[in-house]
Amino acid sequence: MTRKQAGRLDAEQAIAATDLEGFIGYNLKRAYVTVQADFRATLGEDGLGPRVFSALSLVVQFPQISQSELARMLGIERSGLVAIVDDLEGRGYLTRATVPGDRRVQALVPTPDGLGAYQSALDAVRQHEDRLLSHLTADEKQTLLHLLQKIRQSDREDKA
Amino acid sequence: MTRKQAGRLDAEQAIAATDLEGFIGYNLKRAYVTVQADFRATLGEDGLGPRVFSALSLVVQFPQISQSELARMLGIERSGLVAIVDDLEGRGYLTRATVPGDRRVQALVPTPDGLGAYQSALDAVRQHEDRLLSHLTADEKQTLLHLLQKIRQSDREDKA
DNA sequence: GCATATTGTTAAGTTGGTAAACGGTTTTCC
DNA sequence: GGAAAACCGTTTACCAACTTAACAATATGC
Repeated sequence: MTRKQAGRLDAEQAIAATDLEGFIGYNLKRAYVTVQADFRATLGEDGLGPRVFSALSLVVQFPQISQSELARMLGIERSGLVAIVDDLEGRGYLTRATVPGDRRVQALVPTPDGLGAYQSALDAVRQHEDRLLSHLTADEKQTLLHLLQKIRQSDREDKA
Repeated sequence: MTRKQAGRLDAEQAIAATDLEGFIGYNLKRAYVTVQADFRATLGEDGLGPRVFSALSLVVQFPQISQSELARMLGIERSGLVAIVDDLEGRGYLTRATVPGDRRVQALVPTPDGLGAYQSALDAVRQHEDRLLSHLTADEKQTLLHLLQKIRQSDREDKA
């Protein structure tokens, strides 16, 4: 075991000198996997998953939002959003309400339960990030946020 | 169209003030989606995908690495690596070589073709990141890399 | 030598999506 | 006013990228 573990540690240290470690993309993915796993662990088995939480967040902050609009904000297809909204509706956190002027759209309206669940989840998610990222200073977190948003901007320019 | 687009832009700007935008996790995911899409677009239809590229990178830099070791370095399960190695073997970029001392392991050895393909892919990936991230200064990229690696560290500590 | 661990692999399931098509509805544009 | 186009939510079929559990073959610890 000692011999094997020595080899293991050598390899892990060598990672630092690897081509791979120099790429933003690779590090983004690895970091995301780490954060996502901790998110799920913190919110628990039956808690909201990251995408459902994100959707609920936007529904709470933009009540009466349409599904198309929500999908666009989340950067996914309309068809992909259906299951997410079904989930939230199934939990009783929102309703699909008909809109007076336009019978195509269904406005997503958070229920009182949904509002309460969102506040709890919001607290839990903040706690998860605070704990997981306790190694980073407030400045570092702010910088990271800013840089990540800058990357997303590259995307919007391409599409424009 | 103008009215609709005005609504669209309002909503997009409003995102900046959203709970969601304050979370590292959400921004990590969105940024990763952006980068990954550009990676694939740059390397083309039949080019290497990000995970296959990553695997090849480690095989080139650690020739004779075992599949278990490679899986551990990539942070995935052994079973999940099989398809990736199959892909690389199918392209003729590596061979599964038997190892003298231990008949369980199969050392992954890059072929000359694999070495060449890796160098080309490496150039392409560098070009992709340089182009996509041209808004970021060298300093910003370095900072981002450092912060992302710091997040991955949180993970290793948990497991230790 | 026997129990235990490890390696690569398969099989089946899960997650988180996309693309294409649909019926129902609205808007556009002449 | 009416046809063509666009838009909304949805279903269906698909895909990628995993995971878990089991397996046979092999190696190791005591």
